[in-house]
Amino acid sequence: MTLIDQTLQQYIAVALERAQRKGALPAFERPEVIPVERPKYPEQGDYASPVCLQLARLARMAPTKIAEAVAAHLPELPYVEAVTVAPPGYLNFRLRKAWLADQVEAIIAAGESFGTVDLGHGQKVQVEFVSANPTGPLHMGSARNAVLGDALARILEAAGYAVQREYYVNDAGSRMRAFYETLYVRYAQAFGRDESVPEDGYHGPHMVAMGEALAREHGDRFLALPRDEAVEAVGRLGLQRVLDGARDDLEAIGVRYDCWFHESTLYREGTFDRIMQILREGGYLSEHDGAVWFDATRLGGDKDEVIIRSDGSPGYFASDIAYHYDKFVVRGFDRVIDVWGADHQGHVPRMFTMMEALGLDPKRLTLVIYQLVTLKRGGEEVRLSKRTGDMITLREVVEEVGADAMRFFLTARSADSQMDFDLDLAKEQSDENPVYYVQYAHARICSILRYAETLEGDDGDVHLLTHPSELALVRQMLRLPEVVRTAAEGLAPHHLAYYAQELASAFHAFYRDCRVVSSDPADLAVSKARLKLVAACRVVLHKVLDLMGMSAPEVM
RNA sequence: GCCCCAGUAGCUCAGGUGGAUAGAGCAACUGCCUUCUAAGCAGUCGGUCCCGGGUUCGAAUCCUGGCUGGGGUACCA
Repeated sequence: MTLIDQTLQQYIAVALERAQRKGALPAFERPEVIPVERPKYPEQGDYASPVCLQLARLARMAPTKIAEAVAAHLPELPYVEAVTVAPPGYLNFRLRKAWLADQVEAIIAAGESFGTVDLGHGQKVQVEFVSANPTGPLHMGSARNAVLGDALARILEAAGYAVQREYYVNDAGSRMRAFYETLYVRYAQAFGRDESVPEDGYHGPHMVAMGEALAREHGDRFLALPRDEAVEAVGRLGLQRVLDGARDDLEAIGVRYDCWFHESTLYREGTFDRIMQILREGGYLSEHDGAVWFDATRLGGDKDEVIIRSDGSPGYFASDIAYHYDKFVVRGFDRVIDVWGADHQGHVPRMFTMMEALGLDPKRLTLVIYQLVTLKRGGEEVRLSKRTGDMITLREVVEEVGADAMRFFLTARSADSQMDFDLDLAKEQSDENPVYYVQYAHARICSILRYAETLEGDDGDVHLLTHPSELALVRQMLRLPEVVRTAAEGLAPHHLAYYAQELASAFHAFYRDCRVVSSDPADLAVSKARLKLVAACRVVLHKVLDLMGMSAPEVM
């Protein structure tokens, strides 16, 4: 399905060219992009272009005069009923009612594929998100990451990309060793051994619980091993346990991964050696202060970065370079999107210098940075969890407010905006909650369709749909592809949440104005037409809910 | 100090890359259920778009200087 605004852009461009050729407009350089927008007020039509306002200076003519000239030279537009010129110089386009009605059947025919646009042309894109250190349960910060990342993945799929979802498991660094060490200590303590958690270890209560759990499940057999081996064995079990927990938590909010990529494989499979060779050959490495440095400043970076620490171990940035080499060169992704919390934004510049050092186009990498979430309850900030004595976990919040509410609220805010997530608002005020508002529209539709089963038959004539509320609903439904495009281009899923509410609102207004199933046999034809409209609306609502990873309940 | 994000209605936030009259939800107030789901609908109230200056036909949007909040600025990740 072609996007109407894109078609209008082309038509206006043609009209400009024609008008100039015929002398209706003076010669001037035509703009590369013609702005086409959705006007605010219905009387202004379905689409509008302010392009003539911009051209006023170039053409040295009054904007309205330019608009009249353009309007006079527009090609025949199959689905446009009227083109009008409105002061101070807008071109307003109103869609033909019969064409709008036809779209009801087009949407039903498109089904699940309605709302998809071909922006990506099948390009391979990877969305890597969450990737929290596997040292404990996922907390609320990761929840925003998960919801954002998964929504991006869904949107990009709808926008024609071949998407892969990936979780990067940091199982190689010093943090992992601290985790292994701590877990072994807690395990040994469960048997009364005199061990103490290292200074840089994990002191939270969840480690105690995990140590005890491992002790229960596996007995004391690891205590007989040499300590190094025991730490390794217990640590591995703990890592698996944490990853299983993360997988479960993420699935609870509808997030599934295609790949769990372990950092350690970069060192096992020679990727790290390969990038070191490339960097050395490129002359990007230098040695001083006992460490090996990446000279990022030479590529415009803000500061140099340590690659190999003075103790001989590779730093986190070394892994990052090898990891992205693997993504682009080994696995061949055309484009990679990493979703990071604002607490990592300081590392953005070095990622681009890294791309250059590897000889890769930096434009292929996008870092989506989201601002941190503060959790509130009744206006009061909550920091600590009662259960873990630590950060509030993702699991706790899902259990309290539900997966749909969590996904909706976290999707509904722009990633740039530091947001408050109020638990009481998400849960207790469920009656007046936008989450249910949208889902309720879907349930209402299902209810109508159930009720109308007796007079089903797909011989409804959509051209009987002429009521303003019917056409307003169709207009809203037709916006979905544009919204998907906007969200995909801007990597901004929050547009979906706003659109979903507007679509639901248009449906509820239709429901108020137009009785679908009538008891009067004389209305049968209209009823059948409206049933088609309702069925089409269901398709669109279902799609937008799905893009947000939310369920579309049939009964509420 | 320097870098990134934000500041829009009482609250939470939208305002695709400068355009028409500033938007939604919640909160407050008025009405509407004997017919398909009232978790709904219609309406009212509510604005110094943080504050200066600049750019131009035109600024919530762009530039600049401040102020406020958040996050960075490690041989942690």
